[in-house]
Amino acid sequence: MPTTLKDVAERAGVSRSAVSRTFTDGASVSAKMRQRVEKAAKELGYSPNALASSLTTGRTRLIGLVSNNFHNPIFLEVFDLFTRGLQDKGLRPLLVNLTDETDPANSVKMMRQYSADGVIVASSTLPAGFAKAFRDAGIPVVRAFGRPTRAPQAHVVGIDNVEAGRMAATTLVARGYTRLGFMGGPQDATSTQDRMHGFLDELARHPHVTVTHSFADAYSFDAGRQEMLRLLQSSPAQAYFGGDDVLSIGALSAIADHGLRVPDDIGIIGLNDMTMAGWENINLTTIRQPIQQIVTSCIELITGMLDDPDRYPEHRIFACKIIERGTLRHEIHILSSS
Amino acid sequence: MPTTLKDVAERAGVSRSAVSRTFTDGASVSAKMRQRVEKAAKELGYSPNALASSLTTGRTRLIGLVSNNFHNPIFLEVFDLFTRGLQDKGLRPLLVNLTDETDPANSVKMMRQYSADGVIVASSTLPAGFAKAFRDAGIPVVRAFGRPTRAPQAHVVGIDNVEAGRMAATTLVARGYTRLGFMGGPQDATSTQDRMHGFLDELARHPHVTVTHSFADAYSFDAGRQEMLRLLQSSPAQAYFGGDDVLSIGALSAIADHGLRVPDDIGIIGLNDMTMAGWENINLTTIRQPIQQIVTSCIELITGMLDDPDRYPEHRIFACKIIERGTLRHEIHILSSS
DNA sequence: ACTTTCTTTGCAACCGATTGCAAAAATAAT
DNA sequence: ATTATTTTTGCAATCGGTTGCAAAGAAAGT
Repeated sequence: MPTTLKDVAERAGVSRSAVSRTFTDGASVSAKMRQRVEKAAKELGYSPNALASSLTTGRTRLIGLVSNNFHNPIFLEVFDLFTRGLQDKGLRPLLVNLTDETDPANSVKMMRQYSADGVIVASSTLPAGFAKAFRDAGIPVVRAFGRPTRAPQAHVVGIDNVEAGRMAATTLVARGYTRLGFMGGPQDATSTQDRMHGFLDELARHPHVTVTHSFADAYSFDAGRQEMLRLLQSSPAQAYFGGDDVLSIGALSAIADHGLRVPDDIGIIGLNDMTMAGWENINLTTIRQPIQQIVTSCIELITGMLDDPDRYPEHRIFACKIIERGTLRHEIHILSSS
Repeated sequence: MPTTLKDVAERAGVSRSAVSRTFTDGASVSAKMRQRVEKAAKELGYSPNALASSLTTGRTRLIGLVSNNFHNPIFLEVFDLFTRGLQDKGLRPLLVNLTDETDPANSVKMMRQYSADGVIVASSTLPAGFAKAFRDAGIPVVRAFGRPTRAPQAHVVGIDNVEAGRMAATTLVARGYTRLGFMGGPQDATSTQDRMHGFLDELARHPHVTVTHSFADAYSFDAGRQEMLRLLQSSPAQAYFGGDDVLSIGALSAIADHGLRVPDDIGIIGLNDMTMAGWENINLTTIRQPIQQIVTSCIELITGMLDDPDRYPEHRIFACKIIERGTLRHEIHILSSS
């Protein structure tokens, strides 16, 4: 059983308050007092019980990190950055796996039980209702990788997926492709909807370009592979914008199996720039989300809310960047129509 | 501010103990009492503060999940399984990223501060000192993916890496390869040491087989790729046992770049069977660790320790299995020496 | 109906800390 | 040296619960 405040107080021959004060900065303690206490504390190997103190201070320094994306490799990176970032600020991530959870109420209850100071909802597929539920429960929340709502109800950090779709479109057009395809993730994922919207919208400005679209069942290798195999049955497009990297890599494998060459026969551009996209035997041209900045922003916002819970909700949207690799041709074809 | 026990007690017109009792199972409460309390609780949206109760019960249901493997994709799977498994038992994982941490004392202090009921050290590269530090601090601990110590000091769950090395050896020998290589991970990782040991030891029983070995700098794609590029400079072996999958996939890319074909020109077998190994455009033959069983066992052991902290430390070692894919030839060559 | 036994309930102390307040000690001002 | 001011310290209440104990109530036994 660990040593408590009282033990230290007794050994140092001082009051319990004195001990408490030496361990809370900004409190009034004389130099000698501090010395005595610190000596006793060291001898006993004392370190204050954060949970007990949370009772009176109302702060646990616990942050719920909730996600349902435990299969997309990009999220390992996300978790890495979040845990490090939070730790650096003296916060502890309480990891919550929402894979089989549909009711926000349960999560709220859980966060309440553990009096989490705040919650970070890191998911591109969870409905906005989750973040909202936390907010309504009075728990500071920031949503990472989500779609901004029209009237900001909670902090949202991420990229503009519509813009990313546009970016994919202009990139493909600039490479001279004229028959394009959008191969999305699940049709009900807002990320897929937005990316498609931006993609199609931009292409509408290029009348000489034709475009088709379809959806894979999930953001997964297999789904991407299946969908691409299907597409390859009948005349496929010259190039595809894949819903995300893992999907695109699945598509790549389908293309290879079909005996076609990338980028000569067919081009593909993904989104995320997850580690594997950079592997030389994958070498996927893709659109990079600035994960590090997104995570940093989230942490900034959540700590901001700890200080001022009534802070106005904010959207922080970052630009993406094309990562040039080997799945898109470089040459610019001269178009007959221009 | 959330409603408390007292609020409920007042609204129900009963004592605080009564409320407490209706929410602790095994406590003596009459049916009508329970009803009244539950009604009031529902009306107020009350749920007990787990942290406050931990003060008296000495149980937080918080489990430290500490790891430093935030770059090996297999660990996303590991985190997924751990979080789900723990949640199912009503435990909450407190994720600790030890990437930049070298001193176990800090982690121990942290776990103490949050009074974690137990700790799971999930890492193949962290020194045994970490687990030991927790144990010495009186915190129940189980080590996943670690090397068993001679006298069990703490629960260890994982595979027998020596045996896995043997398995790789016998597999390669059975395929008729006679010039083999071991391409390990970091030389100081116990997993690499053990795998090599088993591999070489087994091969010693096959005098017609020659073997070389070398090490990559890390369990990473790039390290594997670099090392294989180096090996390809001078006469490479016919087949390699790669330190793990990610390393092996890096090696695969080097081999492809070098214009050699797998498995015709060179064979490779990995270890882990991470998701990407099964991707059709990777298709790595590998040795599978039963991750699910390992995780389940860890959780079983840690919950066991919660009930009986003095339970004898135990090693649970699981067998591995060859996952046949496309990076090893199938034909059995007739050996000149037999 | 009365005692005995068992179950329910409330009181009050406690878990490990923090903090407002007032007394005590140290410093500064006169 | 005395008083006024500031700083340091301890007391005691509190945070949101749990739990041993004894009193009250219900059920069972005779």
